[in-house]
Amino acid sequence: MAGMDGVTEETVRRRPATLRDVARAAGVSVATVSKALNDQGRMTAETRARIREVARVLGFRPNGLAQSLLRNRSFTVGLLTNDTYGRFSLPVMAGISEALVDNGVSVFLCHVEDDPRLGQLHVEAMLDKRVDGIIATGKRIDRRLPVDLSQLGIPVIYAFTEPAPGAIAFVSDDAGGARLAVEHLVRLGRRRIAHVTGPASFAVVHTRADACGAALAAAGLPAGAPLIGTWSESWGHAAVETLLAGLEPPDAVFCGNDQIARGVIDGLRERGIRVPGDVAVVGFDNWEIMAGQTRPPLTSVDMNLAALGREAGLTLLSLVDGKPVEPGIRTLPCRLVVRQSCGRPPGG
Amino acid sequence: MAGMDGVTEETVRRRPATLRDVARAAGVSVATVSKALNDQGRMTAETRARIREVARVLGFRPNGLAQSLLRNRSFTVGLLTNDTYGRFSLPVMAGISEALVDNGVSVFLCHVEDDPRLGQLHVEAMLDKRVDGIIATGKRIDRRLPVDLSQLGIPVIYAFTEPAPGAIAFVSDDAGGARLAVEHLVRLGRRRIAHVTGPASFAVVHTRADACGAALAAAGLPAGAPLIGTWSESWGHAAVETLLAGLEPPDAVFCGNDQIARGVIDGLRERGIRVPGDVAVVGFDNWEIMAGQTRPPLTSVDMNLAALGREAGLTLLSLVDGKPVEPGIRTLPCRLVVRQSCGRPPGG
DNA sequence: ATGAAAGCGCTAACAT
DNA sequence: ATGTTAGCGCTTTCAT
Repeated sequence: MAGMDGVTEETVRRRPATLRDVARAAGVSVATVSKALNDQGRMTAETRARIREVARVLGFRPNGLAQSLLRNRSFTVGLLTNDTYGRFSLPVMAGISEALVDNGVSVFLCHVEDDPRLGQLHVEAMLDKRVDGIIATGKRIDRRLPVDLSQLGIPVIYAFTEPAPGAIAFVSDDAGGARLAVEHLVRLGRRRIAHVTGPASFAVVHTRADACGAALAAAGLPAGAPLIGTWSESWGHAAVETLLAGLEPPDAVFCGNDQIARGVIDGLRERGIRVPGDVAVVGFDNWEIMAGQTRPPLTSVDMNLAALGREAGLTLLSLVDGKPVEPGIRTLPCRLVVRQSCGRPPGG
Repeated sequence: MAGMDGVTEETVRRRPATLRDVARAAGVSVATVSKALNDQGRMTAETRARIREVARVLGFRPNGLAQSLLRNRSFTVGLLTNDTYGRFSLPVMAGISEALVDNGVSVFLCHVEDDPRLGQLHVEAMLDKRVDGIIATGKRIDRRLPVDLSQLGIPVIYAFTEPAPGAIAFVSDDAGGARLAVEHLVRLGRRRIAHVTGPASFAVVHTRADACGAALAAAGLPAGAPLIGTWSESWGHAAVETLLAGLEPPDAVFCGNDQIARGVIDGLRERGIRVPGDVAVVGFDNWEIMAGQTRPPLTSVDMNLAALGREAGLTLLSLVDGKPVEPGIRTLPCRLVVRQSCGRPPGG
């Protein structure tokens, strides 16, 4: 076969084959090889096929660095997070990664903790590598990352972290999630629904508590003050005492997260109160490993973080492609994952 | 000031400044700018300072793509994992990232699940981007990632996942960890020490059980057969029944992970058995959110995964720099984190 | 002490 | 139908 003399699969090279290697082996110019491989220009089908074959045999892969330099586009984005052990940011990341990998985009993961120096370091490293854009994420939506991303000259998207003013951001619809939980309990016939949640310093605590109250009011049910504590199991456990102190103890508890819910369930059980028989419990976060292992398995609000990440990733791509995107905060719906802590499980 | 006419901080450009922009503004050649900025070549200190100043004012940052193309080194590595919700791989990642960021190296995070197609896709994307090396990690040390990394032509390191034959790998010393746990219990005067652990399909189950048995034998204590189950809380809970069925119930339980330990503790409490008063319990993994929230807080074996990641990262850098590294599996020590589930807490 | 020129691997406009 | 040329932004001889 002309132009393929001595070229075999066994020809193992240390240095990866370049366009020039292919051109030489195929007896054509580099430009022709480039066109053949990129389906551009005109040439006989036979030539194109032959060049392709030579490239394949040589194991040619285009050098992305060279392509990026030329196109001014690196097919690379940065993901900044301060959530090292990733309860929240990891599902977001998974969604981003999923959305981007099919477009040939790779993601730099950067843990910045809450350290401005570390944030700066990572951002500069990414800028030097000419990332096409940056996504910022975190563990709560009312705290900024320790680094200013608003003047970088490249597109930036915020997902599950507090955005800079006028930026594009994606957050979960916490109010909607709370409504989902309460409406589920109401539908199941519960009438005295309490709310045990985390510290008042978290914006979501108020968002969810307010929505909870509103949903109860809409259903014509009484809404007591939410029980404010910490995001911990031990708080949930301790809160049970307060819950049972009143004249009319609740027949349902909507909890600010799954750990609190778990503590509540444990506390109830220790007092011989059945879940869901006597009291129904709903959690928030749908943290699989917690919600699934609770006895009984916990019905919980899922924030759809992976979907949120996917949207963020796709939107960043639009931005990179120069498409206009309206700034502002987009709120994505939650969903309720029904298990057995409220009675009437899926089959019932 | 000569050569700085019209150059001010306010000169905001969309297109990032290039070496040529700096050269023009400073009235010198690109070569001189390059040398000035890289502390190379000879020139008057005054020239060097002036060029530096111009570069600073223009906000010049060298284009890493161009540098990488030239140096054949991208200061970029890939991290492959199949542990999407990262109990194990996330601490490893944090260690890797920490070790590399100070060297100006950024990390591509690639979730490959257990999908060979996805693995291939990510690996090819990374190869095209000319990563300097790849680190493979996962959720257990006896399963391979769904993609072959042995013929890539770039350095590869395995951390907490099964390595290819003859590769370089880092794993935790599970046997040592089990020994640590048992010796701690023995030291505290416990004499009938049971072992409740996960499925026999996991290599670590045998490693830890064998080491547990050996440590008991070494202490002259009886070693019953380990109780094999699943890695779940519910299994730990269920195992309590078996534990208490014998004539001589245990005064300590070493558990294969923290979730099992938690189930065991719950089961014991429900039967009115005190922890640590009557029975001491040790977990494995030191999963903070689980071990810290157990009542009482759980003493647990920590695999030092972040340290493992750091070693893996640094070793990869050595490899990239062409330094020779002995192939083989390196085992890194575990440590015991003492809380209150065995009595005699730190202060006691 | 400084600059001109070549080249990393690739693509695209412009020949032929 | 294919090749020549220029150039992305940078570093590095080699001249001057």
